Amino acid sequence: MDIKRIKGMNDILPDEAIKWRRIEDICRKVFMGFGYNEIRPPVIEKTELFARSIGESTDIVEKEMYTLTTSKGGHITLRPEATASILRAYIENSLYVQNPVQKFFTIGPMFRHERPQKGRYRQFHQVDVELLGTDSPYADIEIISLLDYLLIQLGIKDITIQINSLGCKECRPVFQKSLLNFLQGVNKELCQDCRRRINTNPLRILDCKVPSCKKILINAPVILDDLCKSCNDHFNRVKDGIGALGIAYKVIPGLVRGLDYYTGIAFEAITDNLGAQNAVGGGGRYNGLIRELGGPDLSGIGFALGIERLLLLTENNRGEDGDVLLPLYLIALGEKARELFFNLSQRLARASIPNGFSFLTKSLKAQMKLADRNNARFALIAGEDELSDGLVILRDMQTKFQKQIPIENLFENIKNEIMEAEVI
RNA sequence: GUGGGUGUAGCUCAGUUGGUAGAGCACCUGGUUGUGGCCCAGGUGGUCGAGGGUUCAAGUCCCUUCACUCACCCCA
Repeated sequence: MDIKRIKGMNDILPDEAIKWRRIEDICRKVFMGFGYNEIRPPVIEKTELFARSIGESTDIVEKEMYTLTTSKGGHITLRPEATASILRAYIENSLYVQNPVQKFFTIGPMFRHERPQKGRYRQFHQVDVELLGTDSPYADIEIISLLDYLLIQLGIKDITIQINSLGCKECRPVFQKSLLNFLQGVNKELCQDCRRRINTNPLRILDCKVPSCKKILINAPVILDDLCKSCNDHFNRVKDGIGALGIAYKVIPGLVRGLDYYTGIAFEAITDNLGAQNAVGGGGRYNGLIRELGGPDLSGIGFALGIERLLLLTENNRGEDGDVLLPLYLIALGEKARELFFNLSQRLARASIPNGFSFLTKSLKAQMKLADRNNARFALIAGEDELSDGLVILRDMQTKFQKQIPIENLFENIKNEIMEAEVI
């Protein structure tokens, strides 16, 4: 085998796909309950969309995007996240005209060219939720409540919801200035990464895990002290609101997001069970972004969950579901019987009766094994003898009881047998 | 981009100071002429990641390279 899958891209094999579908089904159900509608933007967009929304100087845009050049020299990019595309669709289709408040969700693949490791892949999948068109604190409360409830429904334990406020256009610059002042003062004591980050992403330093940095940063200015009145009021109302719903959360003044568009409330769902990664999901408010992308001056808030990470967590927490019972397996010996049974197999399938048919000509014993391995409830057996008698044999794989079924009206006879046994 | 770990059968992995490539599971056949799971017996299956070097002899030692994986970084 000389052609292998691309680094960081995974096959989701049938056994795995069952678990994916379970997660997706639960998400859809919860979203519908909260009044969110599915939207499916394309997975590829003009590069500029991401550059403008995520921010030119973020790691994602600077070095992680899969960007292609079109035949006309334009640049298009496989989406590294979903928010930008959803906002683009909202603006482009004027979805805000009838009612500016729109609630969306989408589920699908995202692409970032990073070095893969546990819980981090180049093609990964996100569940993404956006509540657009309002800056009401109720929106923030609903979004965080939705995140919390979704994780509960998915059966994921040991999650902490962390929240913070990043401030708005008014108060964030004030804070950034005092933070920079502070950082330049302690520059020489910081780790190498942090010294680099002073220029690239100073907020990120607050998140540094190096113990010496942590120690120094205890005295760093805190964004929450610099919030303007409206940001502060908003933050308080959100905290009260989620508290009133009984949602456990922790305020983390150092919590920062990696995308530039976030303003105000930011939050993450954190766990220790993901190897080096700690976030299952995260999100926040982005009040200037719709306008920045050429739309009306409307606000938005949303979050994303990583499906691969959810899967890692559900594997820790619960066992697998049992095998699915296959109602019927068809075992044919000889060409005549195969012809009869293939036809039967197709008719049953078209009547939504799941059944198995061996495409390989194998011995009876081997085919019985296949029936068993497919977890079949019944095996239907036909060979030369049966055909000449105008009969086939129906074997109950559990009780080993066998009975003869006339070939005349075979389809109806089998259908009745299966209905009677209530295996579907 | 930078580190560490690992590459041997379809899968999980043994393989001693260099001396004819192994086990378990899976698969196939038989025990049971045409009846599954359990058991027993037998069998198929390997360019030992790739290339080069040392040696009478290399899975094993040396060099190069590739892949996977974990971590840094970043993020979901």
